[in-house]
Amino acid sequence: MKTISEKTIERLIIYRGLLLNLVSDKVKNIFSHQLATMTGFTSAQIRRDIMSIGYSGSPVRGYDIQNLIKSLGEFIDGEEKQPVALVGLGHVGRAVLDYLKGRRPKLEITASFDDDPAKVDRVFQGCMCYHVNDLEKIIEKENIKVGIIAVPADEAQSVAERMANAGIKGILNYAPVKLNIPSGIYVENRDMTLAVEKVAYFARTASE
Amino acid sequence: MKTISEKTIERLIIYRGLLLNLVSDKVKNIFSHQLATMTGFTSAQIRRDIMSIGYSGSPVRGYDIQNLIKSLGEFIDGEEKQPVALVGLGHVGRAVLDYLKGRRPKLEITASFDDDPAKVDRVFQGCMCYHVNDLEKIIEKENIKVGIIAVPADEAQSVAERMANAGIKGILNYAPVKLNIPSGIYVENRDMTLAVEKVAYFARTASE
DNA sequence: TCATGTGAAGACATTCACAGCA
DNA sequence: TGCTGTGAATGTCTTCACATGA
Repeated sequence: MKTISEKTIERLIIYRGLLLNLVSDKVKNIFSHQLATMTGFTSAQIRRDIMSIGYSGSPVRGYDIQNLIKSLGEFIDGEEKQPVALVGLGHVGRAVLDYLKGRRPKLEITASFDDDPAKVDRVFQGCMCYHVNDLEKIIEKENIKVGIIAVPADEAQSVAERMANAGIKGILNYAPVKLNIPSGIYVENRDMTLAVEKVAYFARTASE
Repeated sequence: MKTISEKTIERLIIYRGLLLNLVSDKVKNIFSHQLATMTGFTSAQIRRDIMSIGYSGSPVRGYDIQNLIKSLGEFIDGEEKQPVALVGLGHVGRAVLDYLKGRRPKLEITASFDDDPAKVDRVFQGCMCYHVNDLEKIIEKENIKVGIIAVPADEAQSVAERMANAGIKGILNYAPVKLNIPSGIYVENRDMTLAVEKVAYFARTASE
């Protein structure tokens, strides 16, 4: 299978989420132009994206919703369930925990870490919080490959290095710093300050 | 001035954040290749980005850090301070509030909204929380153009419409839904579930 | 007729590579 | 020498437009 770009993956994830929300017994099929209206992408874009995962629709009926969800799921999630580790149980960490809880059967935050004694050894949203000292031990034991960094900026680099050493292959980083880690590990940055600055820029220049 | 792409804006914001963190009396200047090492972009990319805001460096000394920060600031922030409205004081809302607090002088969350009586009329991080019923009134009175949506998925569309009616020009949306609002309003989506799914995908496929 | 699948074109973004300069 | 600024080349992504088929 050809390599699929980050942008395409994001859109595929959006299609899946959208389709999951409109599952009903009434509508069995959907056309690319309907997905286009719902998402804001063009219909050609959507057909190409769906083509890229090897799924085919019918020119008469469009795409079978259930089958498309299934194909998207196999492509996005793979076969096996993926456990996720979350470091930092402040507001960001708790937010991620809340959002993901029960929404994606193949993805579960199975371990969280903090250094606050008030949080360690407690359970949040069904997820055990360990002391951050045990990070490598737990990640290796549970064979976790996905990590989320939700700690303050000055602790993020050290957490990232420890995750890398423990065998993590993908990191979602909410701290406002660039992580320096070995290549081969995927990093997605979601700096919240940057997001506000960006929106403020376009809010300002759009109204000029 | 030519239109500048979203991607370029994001990088400019990254440069500014990075330079703010390394301000010291020791180093007055910086070369594009140094910024390249620090950010992971290429030096050509960085020179082009800086060129695009009309700032010039010296082939001998590189870029003057203080002046570059100033130029980036004028470009990103504009002249006047921009007030921001935040709707939803759950974990995501509180996280944004914490991150932004005091970090960017030109950006301040001046009003927040919730419908929880335990939160309304209280002050969080120096920011007054109003009842969400007063959204239009406050946004118009304070002439706010930037809004952040941090409410559950099923309330996001209605909040977005009310923001649009109240004159908001840019929306940062953390709810996992596509917002349908008039064109001319900039929307940035930061779906947290999507972010985890994306990282999980690349963690999985990178290790194959 | 109307939608999919897709080659080709077009738009956009990044990198190359070098002139010019101190 | 070693940098910036930038035209040109390259690479990537998106859209156009139509052959195909029910």
